[in-house]
Amino acid sequence: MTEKILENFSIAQICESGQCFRMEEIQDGRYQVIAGDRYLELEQQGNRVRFDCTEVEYRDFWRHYFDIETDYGAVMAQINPNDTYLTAAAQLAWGVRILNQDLWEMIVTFLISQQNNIVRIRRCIKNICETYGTAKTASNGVCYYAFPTAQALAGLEEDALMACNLGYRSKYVVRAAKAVSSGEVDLAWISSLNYQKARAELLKLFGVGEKVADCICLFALHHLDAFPVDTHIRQVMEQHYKRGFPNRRYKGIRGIMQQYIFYYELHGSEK
DNA sequence: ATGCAGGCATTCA
DNA sequence: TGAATGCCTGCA
Repeated sequence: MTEKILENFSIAQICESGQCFRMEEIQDGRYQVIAGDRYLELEQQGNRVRFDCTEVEYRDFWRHYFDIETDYGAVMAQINPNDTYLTAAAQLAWGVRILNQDLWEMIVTFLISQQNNIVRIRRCIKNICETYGTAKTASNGVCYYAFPTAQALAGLEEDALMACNLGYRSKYVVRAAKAVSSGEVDLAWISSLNYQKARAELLKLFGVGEKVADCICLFALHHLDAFPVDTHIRQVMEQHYKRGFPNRRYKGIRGIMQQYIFYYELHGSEK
C-alpha cells in the first residue's frame, strides 16, 4: 500500500475522461487500471489516494503513468479568467490528468476509436485482450489480460479482428501490428522525436489520420501541445472560439485544455 | 427507420 | 487542394 496526498487528481474523472479504456470502477470508489501488462487497484478520499502497490512500483511506474510530476494547478492558473467557457470546463474537470500510456497500446486503441462509440470501444479492446493478450494474475489474486503485443497480432489475416467486433478497423490494427513487429516502424525512435516529427511518422500508418495521431501524441508520447480535434471539439470551436482557439496563450499545454473541454462536453450538465 | 458515434482512405472535380 | 462517399456495427 502506498498513500499519497495529491492535488488536482481525481481517479473518477481520469477514468471518465476517455483517454484510457482499461480503467474501471470495480466497487464503490475503488478503481482498477490495466496498463500494458501491469495491474493496479486504487482508491481515493479527497486528496488522499491509496495505491495498492509498493512504494517502489509507485515511484518506478505509476507516478509517471498518472503524470504526478506535472503541476496541474499551475496549468489551470494560466487559463484566461475572461474566458468563461474554458474556466467552467476546467472547473468541472479539475482532477483530469494526461496519462503516460504505452505507445503501441494507444496506437491500437485510437485506431479502434475512430467513428466509434465509447461502449463499443471498450468492448473491442476487451475482446482483443482476452483473445490475444497474455492471461496474468495480480498480486492480490485477480486475473486479468495484458494488452496484446504487436507480435501477437502480426500473424493475423487483415480481417481476423472482425471477430473481435472491430469492423473495418480490423485491417488498420493488423497492418500496424505487422509494421511494428517487422521493425518497419520503430516505436522507440518515434518516442524520441518531437511532436511535429512524431505526428508525421504516425500519420504514415494506414488508418491513422490527424485526429488519431494527435490522440496518440497526447496520451502516449505526452506531447502536451497536441490538440485532437474530433466532432465534439469542432462544434465547441464553432460555438465558442469562432475566431480560433487561443493557441498562442496555451502553447505547450493545449492538449490539457482539449481534455478539459472534452470532459466538459461529455459530462457538463448544461448546454 | 435514417443518422450518427471521439475518422480515414479513396475518388473525383 | 478540396469536397463528396463508403465503411463495420450498434443504438436511438
